[in-house]
Amino acid sequence: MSSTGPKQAIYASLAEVAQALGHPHRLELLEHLGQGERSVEELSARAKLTFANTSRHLQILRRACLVEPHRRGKHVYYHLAGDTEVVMLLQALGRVGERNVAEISRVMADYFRARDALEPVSRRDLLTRLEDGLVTVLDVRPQDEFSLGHVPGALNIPMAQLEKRLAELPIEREIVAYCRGPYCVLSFDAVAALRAKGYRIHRLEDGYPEWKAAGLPVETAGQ
Amino acid sequence: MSSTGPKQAIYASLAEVAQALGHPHRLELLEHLGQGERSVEELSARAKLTFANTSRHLQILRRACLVEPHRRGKHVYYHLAGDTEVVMLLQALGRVGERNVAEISRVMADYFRARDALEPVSRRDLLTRLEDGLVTVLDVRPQDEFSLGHVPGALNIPMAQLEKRLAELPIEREIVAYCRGPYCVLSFDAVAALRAKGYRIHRLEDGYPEWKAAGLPVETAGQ
DNA sequence: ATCATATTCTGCAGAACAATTGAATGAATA
DNA sequence: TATTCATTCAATTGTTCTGCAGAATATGAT
Repeated sequence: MSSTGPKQAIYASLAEVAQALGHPHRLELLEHLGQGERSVEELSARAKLTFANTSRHLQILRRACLVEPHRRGKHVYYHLAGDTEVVMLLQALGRVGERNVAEISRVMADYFRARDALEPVSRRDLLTRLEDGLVTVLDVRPQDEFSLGHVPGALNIPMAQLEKRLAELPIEREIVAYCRGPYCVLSFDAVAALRAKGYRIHRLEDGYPEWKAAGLPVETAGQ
Repeated sequence: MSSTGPKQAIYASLAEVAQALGHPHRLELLEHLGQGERSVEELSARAKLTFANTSRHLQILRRACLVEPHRRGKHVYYHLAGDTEVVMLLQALGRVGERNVAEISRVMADYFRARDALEPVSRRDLLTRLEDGLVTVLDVRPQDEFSLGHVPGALNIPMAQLEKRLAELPIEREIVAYCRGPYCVLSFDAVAALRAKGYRIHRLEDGYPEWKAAGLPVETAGQ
């Protein structure tokens, strides 16, 4: 009654992958891993989970072949297994959610749309405007995430320092801000804060992982 | 500790959607629903599940906003909620699985590749070859699924009748066969059977739902 | 309106599985 | 060896799957 054919075997495996996505904590872990590799310690701090629990969730993601560990020094670093496909899977999940789940549209409207009334800038748009040098790209993620990879030429001002470092942002140029992904609040908050100060600023659709997964050029500064 | 912000609320909802995908039976139900709407009765017969169990699983899919019911006559028909996005989500899931999960590659190699050594024909390829009239398209799904929608101009010979109806297939023309999707065995078996008889036949990548989700033209014959 | 019928949904119960934490164990370095 | 980081274990609690039986709902005929 179980394996009537190859289809059942494949669906059993795919179900395991899907089930690994089926927990909010794991989705958040994947969001963080989308920025680049992270140790268990770093992940547990960022996701505000206990150490043991983080490890357990990572095991589940690992068994589902969504992430892979590799040891370096004392730490075990995890990264997305084939990040393009995984990021695209998460994007597809988000699209279904945004289209079908009323709760999600509601939250998006309540929280996000209030801070950025206008449509986000598409990746394609940003790319052409970048080539023409007409726009300042602002990366509001923490500096360590920035250094793991970012949009070429982007200026990194972590959200926490934004108020103090306004001088670095030319008010006469248009700004496009981005952060971790479609559900990360950083770039929404940046747009709200800078709009209030008179900047012409828009949000990039999604975030850095999706930019990279789309095959667009990235830059790695840190090391 | 739960809703520290809008992100948590969204990930909670998305996790519910993902979890609904996290069971082999539900993936199979979605495969069938990808062909078009079906009643609970039809679905339970096709998926070989008990009635009650099918109903249960459909509830879960419904709560996750992946399917929607509507009543017509005595039956409750279910269909994919926004079929394009859902089919694309399943495609993305499949891509991750095929790339990352060894078990899936193994089954694909063992069972599927053995029956169709060559690469499948891409949708784009088939579309141009269709326009030039250079190819016969063969739909090997059951007739009722065919009548719910199919590739324009396709010839429907259900797998069960293939041996008897060989006369309808011109041996001198190239044939492209398709069925329900990437994990449906029908078109693989058709390729194996017809290759053995000297036909030049290839498989279309994926199946009908993916063709439709790609925005390509479809035809509805039945009624 | 009411009844009989066909179809679908829900409650129950048992088994199996998943999430969480703290404690114990393992692995790698200094 | 001691230290640091990660995994696994033990135990608790909660959730999911499944079949069965019975309840709910809609239809169509009376």
